[in-house]
Amino acid sequence: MAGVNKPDPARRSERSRQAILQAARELVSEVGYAKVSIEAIAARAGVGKQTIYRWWRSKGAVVFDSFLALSEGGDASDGDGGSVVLPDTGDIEADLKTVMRATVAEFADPGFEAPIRALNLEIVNDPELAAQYRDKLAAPVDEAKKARLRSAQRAGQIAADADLDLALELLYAPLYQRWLLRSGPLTPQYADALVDLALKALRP
Amino acid sequence: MAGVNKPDPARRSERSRQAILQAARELVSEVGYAKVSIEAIAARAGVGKQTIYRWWRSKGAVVFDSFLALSEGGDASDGDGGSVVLPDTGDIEADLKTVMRATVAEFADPGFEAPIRALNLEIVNDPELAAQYRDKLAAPVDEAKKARLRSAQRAGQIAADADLDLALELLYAPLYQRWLLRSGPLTPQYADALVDLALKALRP
Amino acid sequence: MAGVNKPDPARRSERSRQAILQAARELVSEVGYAKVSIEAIAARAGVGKQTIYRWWRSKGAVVFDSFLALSEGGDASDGDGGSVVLPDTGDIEADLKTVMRATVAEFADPGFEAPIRALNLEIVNDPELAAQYRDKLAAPVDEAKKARLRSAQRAGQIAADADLDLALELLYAPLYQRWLLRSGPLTPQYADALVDLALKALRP
Amino acid sequence: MAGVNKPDPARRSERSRQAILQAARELVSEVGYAKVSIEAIAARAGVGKQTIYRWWRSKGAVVFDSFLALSEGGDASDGDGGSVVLPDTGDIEADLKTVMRATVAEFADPGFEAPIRALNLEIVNDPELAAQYRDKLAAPVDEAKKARLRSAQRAGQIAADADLDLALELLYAPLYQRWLLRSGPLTPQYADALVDLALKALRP
DNA sequence: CGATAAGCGAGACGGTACGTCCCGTCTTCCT
DNA sequence: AGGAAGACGGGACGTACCGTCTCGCTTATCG
Repeated sequence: MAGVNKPDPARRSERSRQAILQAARELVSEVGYAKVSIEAIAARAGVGKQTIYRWWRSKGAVVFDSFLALSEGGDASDGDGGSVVLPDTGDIEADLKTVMRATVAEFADPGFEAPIRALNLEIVNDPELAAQYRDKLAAPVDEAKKARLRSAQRAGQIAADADLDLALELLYAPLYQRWLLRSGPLTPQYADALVDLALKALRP
Repeated sequence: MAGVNKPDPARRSERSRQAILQAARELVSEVGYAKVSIEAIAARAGVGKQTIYRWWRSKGAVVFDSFLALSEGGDASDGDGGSVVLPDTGDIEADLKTVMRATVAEFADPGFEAPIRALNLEIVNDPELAAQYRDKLAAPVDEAKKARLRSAQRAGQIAADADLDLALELLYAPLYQRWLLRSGPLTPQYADALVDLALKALRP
Repeated sequence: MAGVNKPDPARRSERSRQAILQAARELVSEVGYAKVSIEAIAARAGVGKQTIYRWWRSKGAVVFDSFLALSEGGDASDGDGGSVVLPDTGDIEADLKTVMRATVAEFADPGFEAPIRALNLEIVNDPELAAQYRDKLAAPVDEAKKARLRSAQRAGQIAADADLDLALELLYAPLYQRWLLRSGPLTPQYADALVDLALKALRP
Repeated sequence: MAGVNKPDPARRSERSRQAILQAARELVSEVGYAKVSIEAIAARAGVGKQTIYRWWRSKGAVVFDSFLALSEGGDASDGDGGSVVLPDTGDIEADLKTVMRATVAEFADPGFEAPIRALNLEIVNDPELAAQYRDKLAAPVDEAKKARLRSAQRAGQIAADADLDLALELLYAPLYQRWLLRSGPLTPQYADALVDLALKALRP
């Protein structure tokens, strides 16, 4: 549990940890990731700077953990949780369009967009954070998506021998790229077109 | 010429400009983008800090321009130039695999990878730089790629009504994403698989 | 002029220098030397910390200079100034007692005592400051005292071949030691006894 | 035994006490008094910080005790001891010169000088330590010196009504001052001159 | 053609934040 | 209960850069 950045010998103050993560979250949404400083996080959390440096490697690690904690806190109560489930109406095309339109909508919401962009930025030049991101945040979602694709395979809507990782990239990478580089409009129509094209490629 | 960021009253010292761009390039490759400071650029270029602030908005703008100047210096002699040409053997599949394998190879070379990653990072949270990037660096290359695809359309290898921008994204975005997020291995086989899949989607 | 701690290339801001010295003086008398921090001086002076570090080696150096400036500012208007003059009634015993009783009184005044004690502390483990102290603060006073003793030599009240430096130490060192180590009461009677004893030693 | 700074309920660990004092001594001579920290002492002694704070008021108190323990350990075996005895050849002048030349030599030895300077520094702004210093370290030595002077009084070499405390100051304060402030050379000749002058003042 | 104003190097300046060192207090767990 | 261990909130350190601001000194244009 929690994004491990340094060894955690249990002597750690949970109260401080929570205060730091909350302060980080608040500050990122108030002033933007770039303008958040460790000093400010410590001050807001009512914590010595050393307490942050003791447990995290960098500002990026703190902010990352603060998001992580949020996503972990948000799921069901059944133990480890985080079991994402996607709609499965039997119609893979319709389901994918639903999901991808939702993603497009998320990217359009500045309240979502800004922190995620910051997170991605941090991930780009910190391989260790990137690994954590994949394992803790991306993996569960990707797994759910692949589960839906597998279901489509069983239904004969997608080639049985398709590489699902690649399929996922085919669907989502264009969207991700447009968003990150702002290289084109992100519309529901775009999402639909993407699904159509990708499904054509994946057809049996 | 060059991504102008501030008004340029011709009184500008070309010698200083070149020194600054070169210093920026050197420093980025020596210590990495994040650790480059405007002070360091000024010092290395033998230039007053003000001279940098006078002509560029930010560190990102300087570094960006330094890359831009490099790419502009490297192309053909015909004026503004930059006319990229891709191979056209008549076999779109073979040609795309050639080009994408080359891209994979570039991404694998740390000497190329590091500065490009820095550039992408800077672009991600500076829309203005992003626009410049698209116009000055990405556009010519994309245009060449689309030209090749158009040629394939004429040859009936690709659907005549295919959206070429989307086609380009389908081909390159997965590769870009894997590279940027380090979310998977970048191999020639991967490039090939991507081409196969994308072409299947684009088939008439 | 001014206690030189670093080279002074004239580009220096006199306004900042004065603000720093004044802030140092105020803080020392408000919270005591030990509790003064460079950070606090900078804040009070409305100055960046770097501006202090640029021109002074240490807190001790700043505080020292702040005292120095005071003593320099306090003397006559004739140029370099600082020409201390002691009473010369022709009676060396009476004159010395007057001067040493005054010194005793100074040491008894907490407003004087505290900063001087701090200054001495700083001097004790900083040979460079000690040298400055001797040259800029002690020397003029000592010179005046020796002038008075020389006058007494001419009047035949003191041996013509007496070592005046040693004579000064004989008179003042006991007083200094009692004050610094608090090893005994500092009274006018003590001053008188000291003068009597020293003069006996110096008699022709 | 030892300069007690806090109540001592006998539950105290002698092993820890010794380790702390030794660590303090070592560190002072290795890095200098100013750079010694309580944390460093605790770490070197293999002791919790609290154990130091429990038994001493301050770094100064620890260091002081560490010196004290050293001087107590060094003297004769008769219990509390510390009975210093000075040479008494019958010639007060010769004896004083011997003793004071020895003091000069001590001050010249950096191995002695540094810790004593540190000790004096600490004493200067801690009246409580100063009192302890006088009682435990200075008093025995001063008593021995006064004993020698008293013997000289009996021999008629020194005025019978001389104030011996003042006499001691007359002899030693100039030396102490020169050493502490580095205000002049400390040579055997200087010691001799001092004795000559002081004896002249003390003559019957 | 000489004044005059801009660009320029240099770098001081008021600031913010960094990451580190210690402070003195505290809590935990062991002996 | 004392002690080893060390986390904690906090204050200050000395450093790196930020972006702005003077300084003199070219230099290149225009009255």
